Amino acid sequence: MGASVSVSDSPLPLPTPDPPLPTHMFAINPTDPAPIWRQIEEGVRRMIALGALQPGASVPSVRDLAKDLRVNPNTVARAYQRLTEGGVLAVKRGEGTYVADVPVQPRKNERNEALRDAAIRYASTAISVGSGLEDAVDEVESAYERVVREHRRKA
Amino acid sequence: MGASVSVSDSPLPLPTPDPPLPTHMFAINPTDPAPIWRQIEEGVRRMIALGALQPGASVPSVRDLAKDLRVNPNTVARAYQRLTEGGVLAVKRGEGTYVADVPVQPRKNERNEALRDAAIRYASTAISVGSGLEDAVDEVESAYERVVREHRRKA
DNA sequence: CGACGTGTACTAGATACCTAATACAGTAAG
DNA sequence: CTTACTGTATTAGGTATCTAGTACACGTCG
Repeated sequence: MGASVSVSDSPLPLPTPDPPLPTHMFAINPTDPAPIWRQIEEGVRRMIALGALQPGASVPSVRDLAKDLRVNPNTVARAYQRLTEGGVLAVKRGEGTYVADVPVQPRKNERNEALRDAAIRYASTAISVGSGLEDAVDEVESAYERVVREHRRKA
Repeated sequence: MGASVSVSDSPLPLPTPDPPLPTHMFAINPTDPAPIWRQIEEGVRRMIALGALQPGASVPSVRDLAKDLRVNPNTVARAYQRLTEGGVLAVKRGEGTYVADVPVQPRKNERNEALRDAAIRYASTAISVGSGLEDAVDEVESAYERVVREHRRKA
């Protein structure tokens, strides 16, 4: 299109600074409408459920994890606070935060309730994009194994 | 620890005005982090995919659907606009809005992409609540049939 | 013609979330 | 004690969403 312009390429406005991009613990999806603090909360619960974080193990400090995920420390602090209130984490003031000795697994009631709620959301979107039940199930199986494999790789 | 207070029971503070509660078309979940206009957009797509809304059928007016769902007309208008831009709906100005004659179904690429994305979110929450793959799949099958049945009942 | 319903556009306010920066209290190591 | 790190609290600003109210252009019907 441009004729014989000999100007050196535009100096790259760098819309994306895109520095290290570590993803040590788990990933944060900025496009997900769910709040970041909820994604962090769920991520920690996921790692505990998968055994990547065992009872008594120490979790990264608020500032470290914030730097790792490239979010604000306040956001991580909010997730840690909720996990502490829920009995998932235990904080030794001035020392650090650890996985609770007896990591509470959600009661079967609320566990099924949360799962059912998520299933309805997933089924709804599956139907809205014209997917059948079999395709939806296949995709879940694939995604489940992928998430497990991804966490095992980092454990 | 009030002693022998004989005051009649509190007159039911009625924290939820809870008026008609119609739910003619589909339901809106205020606790869902997804924006309401996206829930509406997905709901219309869902009804078309299930045949509850056939090509050429008229959809409720912006104000009617807004009153039905108890949301602001602007929110419904935003959803209708996106559906019109996407070729799902067609608007006859001053007359009304109708389902497009050739309702576009998402390309297989973006359809699979959206489905895969939703599947990852669902699998993640399933793992985080300590659910196994089988339970997660069972819940999806149950939810899928429930959504279909619910829409058939209103069609 | 006028009245009504349609989609659309605009302003303004309220709320939730994320970010930034700073400060404080407690613990461990030098 | 001093230093460094921990979680926690506070204030401020920016962005996105939802709400409310109003106004306009278009088409149908009486």
